[in-house]
Amino acid sequence: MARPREFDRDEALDKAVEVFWTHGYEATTMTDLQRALGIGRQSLYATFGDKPRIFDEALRRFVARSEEMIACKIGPEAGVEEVRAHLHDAARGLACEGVRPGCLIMNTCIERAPHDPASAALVQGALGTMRGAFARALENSRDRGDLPADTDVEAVAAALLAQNAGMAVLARSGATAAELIRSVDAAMQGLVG
Amino acid sequence: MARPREFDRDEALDKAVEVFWTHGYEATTMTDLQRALGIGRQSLYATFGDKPRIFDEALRRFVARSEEMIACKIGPEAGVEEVRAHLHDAARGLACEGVRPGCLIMNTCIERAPHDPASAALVQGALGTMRGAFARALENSRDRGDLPADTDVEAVAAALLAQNAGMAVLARSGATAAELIRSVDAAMQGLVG
DNA sequence: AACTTTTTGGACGATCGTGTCAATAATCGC
DNA sequence: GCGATTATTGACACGATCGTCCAAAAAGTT
Repeated sequence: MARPREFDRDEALDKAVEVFWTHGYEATTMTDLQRALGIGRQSLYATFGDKPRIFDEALRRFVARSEEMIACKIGPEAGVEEVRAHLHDAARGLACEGVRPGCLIMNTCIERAPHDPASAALVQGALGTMRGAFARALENSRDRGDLPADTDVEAVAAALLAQNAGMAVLARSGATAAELIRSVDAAMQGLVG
Repeated sequence: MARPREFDRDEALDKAVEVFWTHGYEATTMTDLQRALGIGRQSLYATFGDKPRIFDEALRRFVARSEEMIACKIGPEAGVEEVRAHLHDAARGLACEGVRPGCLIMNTCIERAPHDPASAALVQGALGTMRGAFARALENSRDRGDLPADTDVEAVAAALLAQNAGMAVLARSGATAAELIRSVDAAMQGLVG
């Protein structure tokens, strides 16, 4: 019936995620996106809309990927060890040898959330999911007797979420994976023994 | 010998800090600064230079203030209780009822540090000072027997720094002071019992 | 093969932000 | 009071970015 698109929409969106992740929202221009996606200007606007729309969709995609990954690494039966493993992975992924360090969700918390309710809602949801996964894992460990019975799992989960978010900040300013992992181990030792 | 300035340079710089703190670097225009400082365009350029220079000076000022505040709250003889008190203050200051939430240093880590070596050096210095203050306080407490003798103070200090940075992220996305304080208590509980 | 629909690429006007210039005003030393 | 020097003020030119428009090309349908 008509000519099909020459590029893959999802692949293009992944490239947009990379651009926003690396340069932030404000510093990214439509021309940057156009170049990174390797498509024409009209195709960009016709397919994704203007900058706020592209960003919204890119952020949604990133959040979905993150939640999926969390659900995979911290399953329904997971305990503190899975949380520790996740934080180790996070430390490595956030440092990432200087290329696109940090995490788009945390970047968005800082740069965009205070000025864009839609972004704020998305990142709040993502953070809630993470905290929920941590809390459930802590609860599992507590029920198994691996944690003190009076552990405030919600509070500890919030502390671990802050730890995760903080690593994203530090990674963005040049912290190495080794430093972050060391801090994770210290935090976990204090929080869960 | 010449016409004196009609505004106070330091006060103007404080206003610039507020603007960058609230809106970030990229989203702030020279016209925004001009309006917020209440001075003419030429006065702005003549006094502070272009945007990178204004930001650099504003960030320097903020860092100096922060380090001063840290040194005041966590003195040479401070222990874990002073660290806890500082983190409680930080939680309250970071949440700050929705106005200019977060911390310019952490914001800069995320938005500017990866693309501006000068900013990166400034925030790395500030983070190092904070970590150092935490580490010294932990060391004091360890020497007094309030912490286990085998405590890795550097690692725990790094974890507390991440906690502090993480709170800045969460506050920026709408977390309340109460939530942050609860996570601080959870994080500290593991350290002192 | 002709037609329809959609993508594509380039180009355009409009808007915004930046950095600078001339002109005016105000203070100090003589 | 007068000149020198610096701050202030408004306006300007330049560049970048945005969002749109148009013609050409390509794929699928009949």
